[in-house]
Amino acid sequence: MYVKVRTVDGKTNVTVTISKITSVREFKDVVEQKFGIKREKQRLFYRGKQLEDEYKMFDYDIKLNDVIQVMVKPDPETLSLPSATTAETAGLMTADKSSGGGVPESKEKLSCSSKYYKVGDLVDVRKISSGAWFEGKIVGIVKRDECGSETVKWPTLPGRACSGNLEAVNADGKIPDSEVIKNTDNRNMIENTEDGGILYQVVFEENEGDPAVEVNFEHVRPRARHKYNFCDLKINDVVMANYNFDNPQGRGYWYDVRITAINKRRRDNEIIGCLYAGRDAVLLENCKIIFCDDILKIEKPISIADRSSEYDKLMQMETPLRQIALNCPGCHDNPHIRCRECSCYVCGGKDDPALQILCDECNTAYHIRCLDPPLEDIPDSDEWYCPDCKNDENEIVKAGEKLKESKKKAKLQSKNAKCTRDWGKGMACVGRTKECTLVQRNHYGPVPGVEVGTSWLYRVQVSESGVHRPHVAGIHGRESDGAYSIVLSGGYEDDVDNGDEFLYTGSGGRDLSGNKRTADQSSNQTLTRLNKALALNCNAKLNSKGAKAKNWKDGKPVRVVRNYKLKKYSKYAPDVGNRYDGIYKVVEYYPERGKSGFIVWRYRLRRDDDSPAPWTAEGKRFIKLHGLDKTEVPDGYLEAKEEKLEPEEQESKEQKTKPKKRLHEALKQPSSPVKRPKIVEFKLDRSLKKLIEQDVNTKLWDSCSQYLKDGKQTYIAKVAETFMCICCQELVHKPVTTICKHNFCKNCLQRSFAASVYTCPCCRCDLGRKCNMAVNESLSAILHQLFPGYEDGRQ
DNA sequence: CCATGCGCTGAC
DNA sequence: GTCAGCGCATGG
Repeated sequence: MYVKVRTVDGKTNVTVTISKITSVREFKDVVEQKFGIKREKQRLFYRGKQLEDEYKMFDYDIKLNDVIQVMVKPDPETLSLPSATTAETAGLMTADKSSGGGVPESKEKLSCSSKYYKVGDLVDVRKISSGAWFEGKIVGIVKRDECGSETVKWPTLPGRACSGNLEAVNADGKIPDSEVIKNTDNRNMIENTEDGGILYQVVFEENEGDPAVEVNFEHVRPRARHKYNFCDLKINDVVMANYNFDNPQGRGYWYDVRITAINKRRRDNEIIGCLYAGRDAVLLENCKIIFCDDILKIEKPISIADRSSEYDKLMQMETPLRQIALNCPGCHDNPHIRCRECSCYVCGGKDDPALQILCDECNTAYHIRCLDPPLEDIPDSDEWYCPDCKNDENEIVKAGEKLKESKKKAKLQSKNAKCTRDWGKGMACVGRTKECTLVQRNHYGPVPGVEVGTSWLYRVQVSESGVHRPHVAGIHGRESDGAYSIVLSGGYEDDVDNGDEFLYTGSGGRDLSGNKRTADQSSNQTLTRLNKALALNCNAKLNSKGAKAKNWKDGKPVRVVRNYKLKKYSKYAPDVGNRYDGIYKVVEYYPERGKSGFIVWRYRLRRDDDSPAPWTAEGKRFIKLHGLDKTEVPDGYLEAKEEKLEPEEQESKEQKTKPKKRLHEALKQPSSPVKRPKIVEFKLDRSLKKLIEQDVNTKLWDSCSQYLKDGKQTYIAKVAETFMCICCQELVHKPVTTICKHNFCKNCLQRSFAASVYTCPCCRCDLGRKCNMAVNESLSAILHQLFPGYEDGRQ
């Protein structure tokens, strides 16, 4: 097993190979070796828990590719030395607690007073790392050390800056219009030197518990408290606005912006401006500010001598934290995308933030209404744990407490001291790291976006892709329903593979005692469980003696995966890993005496897929064209291999594990330098194009069509996301498009209408008692074409 | 909860 | 090369 180890600042990120039964103590040695951080100075964290020496990785439920954070304990010796220069300190403000950037409990630094600020003043503070302003509070004012007196200069934007001060504010909290224009002092007019010998110790409100940082006068100013009306803004004004240069469509941080253009529109006003951003204060021009209702006035400090008592009060009056980028990797903070990572974990909805509750353990958000059972109100108590964290009260580790044993983990064999083998190491026993949610577990037909010919190194990845979910079993199905997928991997001697048609053997009839997964046939197979499931796919009435399909193509579709181990018996098997070969159908099934002498159930499956079979010339072209010729490996797998092969080991390994080495090489070669699958623009066929043009969801389709150029897989994923019913989280089934242009499953929408309230579950707009519940047939038809197997198995 | 299972790999 | 035997996902 391998995991990622990351410093708290995110700058260093290393993959290391360990075992689930590696102890934290041992792990610290690895960290010491890789990061050069002495073990005594390490603090390791996983999901908010501090890792304690005497426990093992699995005690904390650390899984493949999980991230462990390393924090460096501040060095008691360096603390008493003169502190870092302001430049360094300011630069480290981002969250890098690792370098002891905090303010020491200084005995040597002299407290002093400032001409402009008092302890307790609420201010905005500029982080040099980003150039953006964050809410802070002054907790101390000290004299700068003689030696470390280098300060960080930040360029000033020309223009009408700092257009007023707090005293110019009327009783209603607004600033008189005339003041805005007249008061055009530039910040530069305040002599920085006046407070030049002083450092302000500030704490950031967003992470209150963190140690204070020291900044100089230039990077502090009174807290912004006033919003501009859009109509009052003028070109050349310097204001505070929210911008995200990584993702200009999303929310970002608060910068000083000089307005260079104002575009008034009926809706979606827009401001164009320039700003300095990033550690090196790069001038960014033509920045489109989209949050135009959220433009704040820059406040100018006024000297304490000139402060009124009201001003004093105002300076210490709390303000709600300004909205900033959350930098959610899931949705990139796009407010229109439902996201279970940064929003409600159940429905992904971003609505009603006030009714979302955060788990004190894992920090995941939940709508109180989405909980099972739902909560009426946000609970009064300080602590609340989500269902995942609450599961086992014993596992909640309070401050100062140690990890407790859980029943499940005590049962593990690896826990057993007598256990001679380390099961936590390789890929034999790893769990899934992701789950396919695009389709349900009982989905028939292809998984949208997974092309025929796609291959994966390990079965666990096939499971993650949704193509074949069981880890080990060859048949995935339900006794009462049918089989969804099968894997051919030469595990049963009676299989006969002819490519387009093959004979598959049912499961069972084996003695698996001794915790085995496979064994020789030792009894007759029965038409139960998975064998019954696969029989149900055949277009014929279930018959305990076997049956032939009336129209074999009308049987339920089975996804077929071939494994490299089949190579022993079949020329249609892939060279490595597991390959998805498309849809097959059950032509007939019957019991027969197998090679072992015991009765086995045999199933004849025949290919029924439009994509060319991977072993044909056309199929090979198809695979190349779609960039499927590279076997997918688990996330972080190659990095882990790379990391594992230490230079001196490499040589000896080369001879010892030749086949593996070759496999590793084979997998790596095409990827260096990073070879991405070729992306082929996805072309909609004419009829589909026409249907889409006719559909009322014009805007939604427009937003999807931008992804056509990124290939079929991306486009399909975008469509799936766009037309997901927010109620059931699946592709809309019998879609109804509301007047507000939201789409729901007809059933879900019906169900959402509670007690004569007919509102859109998405935007809450009134749909009226006579809401048109007609199924949007064109949308339904499009989805049928785009998603083969769409609605199969749904009533 | 329990039973099942066409994987995987270190130890021999 | 062979093989014992693990955790995990799934369904019942």
